[in-house]
Amino acid sequence: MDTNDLPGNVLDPNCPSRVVFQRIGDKWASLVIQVLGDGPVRFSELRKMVNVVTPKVLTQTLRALERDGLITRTVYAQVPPRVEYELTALGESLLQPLTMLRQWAESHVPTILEARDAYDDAQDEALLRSPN
Amino acid sequence: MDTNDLPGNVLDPNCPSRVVFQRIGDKWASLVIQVLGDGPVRFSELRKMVNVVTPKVLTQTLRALERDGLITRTVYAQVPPRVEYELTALGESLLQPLTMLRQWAESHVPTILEARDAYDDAQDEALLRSPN
DNA sequence: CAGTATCCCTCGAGATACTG
DNA sequence: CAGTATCTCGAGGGATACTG
Repeated sequence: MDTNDLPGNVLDPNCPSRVVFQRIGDKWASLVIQVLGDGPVRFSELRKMVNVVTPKVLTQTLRALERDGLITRTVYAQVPPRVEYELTALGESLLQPLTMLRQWAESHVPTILEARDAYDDAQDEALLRSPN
Repeated sequence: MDTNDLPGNVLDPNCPSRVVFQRIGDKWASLVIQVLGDGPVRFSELRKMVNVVTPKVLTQTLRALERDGLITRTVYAQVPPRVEYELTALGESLLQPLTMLRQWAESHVPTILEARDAYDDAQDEALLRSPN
């Protein structure tokens, strides 16, 4: 890694800081993190809360988060098996920026949706004027 | 939109607030936004700064951002053509949470990288102990 | 319960070439 | 200069079925 620490390196798609953005954009990862923000959750609970994700995909997501040191996986030796996932300190520290983002989202999404409608309408109109 | 405004709706993958997370995670969108944070930029400049993205992909990205009302596209009628992209007020307001995220990333990515190494090493070791 | 093992299949990024 | 038009290819998400 020979990239310097200037803010400019965010422009490099290979900059390691991109991994964070990738996780945020991941379909399930950010959801899982938010859920775990309230405390440890079991695999099957997670599946339900996060709205019927397939076990394979959920496992992939959880493994990735565990690998990044954002969550821990604890197996309780008992039958039936019981596995709990929990945020690490690192994971919890991500909660803050995540919340900020969510707040921005909640307050601005209506505007975005309006912008989309307006854009799409303008598109349609343009099509009507110059039919191909 | 019949979803309530409880924080819990973030768990719904169809929740509109997800569009924000998608943009953040988009390979180029967040980069473009950060670049435009310093002022209007032309298409070709954008291409260079963002590290040789193909014109098709850059166009897609820009159109999406424009549709969401995050940037504007201004065509100057002259030869050769000149098109500038610029953040809207909405787009600028996104700069703040984006910066927070970037700061988190810059200060925690080393930890994440270490966690990955540790995880991968543990995996390798486990493989050695129980060869398939 | 908490996964793993397969197969499928779409979608998005990239390469390449062409145009107003 | 600022795009558009095709094609390809691989990764990731999902469905389904099976296991310790």
